[in-house]
Amino acid sequence: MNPDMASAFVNPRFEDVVELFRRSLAEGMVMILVGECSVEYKGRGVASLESGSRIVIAKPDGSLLIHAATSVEPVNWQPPGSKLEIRIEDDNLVLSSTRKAPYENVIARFISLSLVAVCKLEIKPRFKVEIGEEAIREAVLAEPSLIEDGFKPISIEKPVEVGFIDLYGLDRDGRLVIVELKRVKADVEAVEQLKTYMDSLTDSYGSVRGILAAPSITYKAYMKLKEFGLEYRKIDIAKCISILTSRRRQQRKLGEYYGDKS
Amino acid sequence: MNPDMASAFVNPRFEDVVELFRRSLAEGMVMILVGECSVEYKGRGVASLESGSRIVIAKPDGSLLIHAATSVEPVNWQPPGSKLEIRIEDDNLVLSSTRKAPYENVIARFISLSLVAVCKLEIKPRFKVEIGEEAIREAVLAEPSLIEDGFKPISIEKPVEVGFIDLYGLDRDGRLVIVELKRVKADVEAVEQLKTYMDSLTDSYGSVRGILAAPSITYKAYMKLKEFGLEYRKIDIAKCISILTSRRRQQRKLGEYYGDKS
DNA sequence: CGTGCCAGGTGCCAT
DNA sequence: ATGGCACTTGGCACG
Repeated sequence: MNPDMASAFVNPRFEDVVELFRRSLAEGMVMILVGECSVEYKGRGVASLESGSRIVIAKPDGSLLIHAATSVEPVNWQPPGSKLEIRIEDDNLVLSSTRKAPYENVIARFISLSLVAVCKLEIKPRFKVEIGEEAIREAVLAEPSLIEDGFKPISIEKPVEVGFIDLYGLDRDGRLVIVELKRVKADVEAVEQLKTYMDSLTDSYGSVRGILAAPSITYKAYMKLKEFGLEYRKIDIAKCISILTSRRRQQRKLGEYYGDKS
Repeated sequence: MNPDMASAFVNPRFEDVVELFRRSLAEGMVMILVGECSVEYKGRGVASLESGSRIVIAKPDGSLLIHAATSVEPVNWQPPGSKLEIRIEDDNLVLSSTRKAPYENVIARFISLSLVAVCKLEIKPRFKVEIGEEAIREAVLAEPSLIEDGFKPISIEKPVEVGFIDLYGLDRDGRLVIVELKRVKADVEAVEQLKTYMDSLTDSYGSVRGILAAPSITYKAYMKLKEFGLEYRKIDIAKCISILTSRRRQQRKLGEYYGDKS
């Protein structure tokens, strides 16, 4: 690894940090600061943090993260596209990040720094796979019996007045089935959403079945579901994944067979 | 600043990082790693990230953050309470963070490291303020039209039998107006609170208006409000802030003029 | 501990 | 820009 892709300084002088900032951030590098700072936020809300030990990360896309010793969420932040300025003021190292529309500003005022580091992070966004609602839908389309034996999907993401139906189709008796997919535990809101879709259809169509398909469901949601005369279908995420992977393996094989390099 | 509160190494050997981890994380320090790694997540969902430049932060509360060059959100993470293990495997530095209930596991596999740093971040959770009801009240007093054109505030925090009325005054027709201020989305509870104040006054006074002033309101709260014959007034937090800041600037100017150094 | 609810939600993709 | 919606939402209060 190229040694000048990263550099770090313990207990740096503020002047050196300002200089480092000027040389690094312009080059698309990430800057990491660790020290004691207070924070002021003004914009969609107002927040003010007393001085404390924090990690500040300035990314080349303009994002600014201020993290404390605990928790996944930053105590303060600024979204991508913000403009960062850095200066020395009253013997403090001051970072000011601003974005307009909506106007937001974060000021971090360091009274001391124990560490500063800069490093180059390539931006090329590498491949990411995940299972989401979309993947579950894909699995259900590949293997409709995940919903019910004899289920025939007709369409996905069908727009109705009140939103989009995740999936709908016909059951073995030819009745219309509305399916609401959830990739996580279904709650009352999911039930109400399905109910809303049902209501917007029962006028135009006769008997319609509503199925809430999710890996699990809360007790209250299940009660409400029954109350509305709707149905619950447990979705096995592991099964979805194995369906998708075997399907993709198949696709790759076909691709290779036909000389497709994509 | 104590120099051993932070240390950093450029292009560290994996063995040294493992050793550093053993000495530091137990001491409640934060560890920051920068390098090329691939990531696998398995738990509530499944995700897999190809190798790329990333920043990994391990916090003493068990949180793990994996950040890429862009965006505020981590590309992968693990919540507080997770257990981190670190080892060398196939010439890679492997971090594995696990939590149970629900089971989740993240594995970051470094093929190279450009930087490692450890630092002590005091956990003492310092004071945090956000724009509060008080600041909103201040803004409304400075600019009563935030409530309504012609509104004249009479008093704030008026005690009634059942508590304190945030703000009351007279409308342009001289009718008494009770104002309930909320700094966040108003819920049913806020409506009920206002109703309680109203009820405690309608005996002694004739026609009284009740206004719930908040940046937003839940659907159910709005329904209940209408049911009670009360009114909703949207409060623009940004406007409040600009009123307060311009007012403070003004005050400072006056202060300077009169030689006030505060 | 599960459930409900808010967030400066963030991010993504549609119009 | 605006709106809709999912998110490993995270975090907090509460039963």
